[in-house]
Amino acid sequence: MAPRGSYAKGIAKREEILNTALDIVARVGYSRTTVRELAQAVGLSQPGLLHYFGTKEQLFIEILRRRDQVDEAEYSPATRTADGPPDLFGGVTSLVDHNAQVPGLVQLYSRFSSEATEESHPAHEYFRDRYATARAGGAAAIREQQEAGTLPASLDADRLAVLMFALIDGLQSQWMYDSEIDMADQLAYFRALLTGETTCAETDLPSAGRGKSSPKMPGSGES
Amino acid sequence: MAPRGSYAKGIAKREEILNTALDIVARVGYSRTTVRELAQAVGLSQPGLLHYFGTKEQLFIEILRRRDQVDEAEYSPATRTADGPPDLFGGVTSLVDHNAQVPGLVQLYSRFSSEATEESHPAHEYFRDRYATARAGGAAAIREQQEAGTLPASLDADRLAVLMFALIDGLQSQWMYDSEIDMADQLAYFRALLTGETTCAETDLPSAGRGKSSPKMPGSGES
DNA sequence: GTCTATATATTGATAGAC
DNA sequence: GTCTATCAATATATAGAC
Repeated sequence: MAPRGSYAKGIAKREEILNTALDIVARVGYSRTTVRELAQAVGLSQPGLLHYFGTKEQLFIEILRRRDQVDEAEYSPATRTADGPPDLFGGVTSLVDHNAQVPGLVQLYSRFSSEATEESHPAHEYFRDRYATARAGGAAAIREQQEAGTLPASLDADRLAVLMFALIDGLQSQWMYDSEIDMADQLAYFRALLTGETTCAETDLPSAGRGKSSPKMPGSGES
Repeated sequence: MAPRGSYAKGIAKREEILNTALDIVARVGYSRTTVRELAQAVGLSQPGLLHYFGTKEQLFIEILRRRDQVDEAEYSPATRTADGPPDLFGGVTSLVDHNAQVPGLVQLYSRFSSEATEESHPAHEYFRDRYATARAGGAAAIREQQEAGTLPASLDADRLAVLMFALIDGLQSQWMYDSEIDMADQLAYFRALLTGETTCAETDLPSAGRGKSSPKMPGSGES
């Protein structure tokens, strides 16, 4: 169990590499992050680094896994040490707020996931599983909240989980092209829709209370 | 106005190239589509094709523009020749149904848009504008529907437009990893949430009517 | 485990003839 | 407008020494 000698050193070096890589990618993004650069940052040659991960793709999969690990500990309501019901929207909102601080990681995720779309891509399975796990965890959290009464029982947990993660991905895409997009605000609005805060009992009142333009909604003035 | 001689031929060739490219990409996706391949498909050499577009990026921007053009004519409720109010959800639903038939184009869009995230990328502006235009058009359609009474007046058109297009992008991401994801079904559910079909007046009924698992929701059985 | 050096492979871009 | 031929620019992957 307690790794000894050079084995422990290898583990430690791996850790160092992943942590450093996370920092670098968060800043400079995926496009400009080459294996060579990451190697340099931890005092290794390019083949020296690849020694630990085999290929570039494996390296980046590990970087993403590490990120998941860190984020999950911080933001996943579904996994936290249970005392009350989870808070899916709270967790997701802190997550997107955090992500807005690490644009490079958002880009890495976006680029890598779109590349790994191809079934032959080494990271394909990683993303497939990640989505499935996220949906399952999200749906479970929703059900718990429904039982606890913090979300309407009428909601379809499975469908809502799909919508939820679709929304996160999609908001990030728009945000990358326009940082004025307020992801947390949008999620809050989505949440409000779910709990029927403004929807009920006015379904066909034509044009009442219009002209209230929402804050932080850019890009409405184009052709 | 009426182009004559070799100029007309050039235009025609461009058309042919774009149409053929659309077909090919729809089938094989972006990753495996090289300029050389597209050239071959229209009986040109690689430099011969690039003669029309300059660079690979410009070529793909044009391919996407052409796609937009075709899709807009077919599916955009905001642009159709007005007789009644638009039907945003209807249009968007037919669009995602159509997209499910052309996986390669969905992949092209996804990959290219994640690459063009970088501000220096030649396609950056294209995507930025596209998002902005889509949001503006979506919001306008929503307002029209609100005035016509086909959507609740209480909805925030600007925010809803952001959510709408985020949802489309995000659903496609998930769909690319799991074709069991039913994008149209998810959109229908989202729409139902908006009109308060199942939400109102039961916000804190704890665990009533559970266990109704939704159809076509894969990936709920994982760790 | 780590390095140096090099192979390899794409594939987009360019020069210049026809 | 279109071709042939060639260049060039990356980076990743690998061989083999230490």
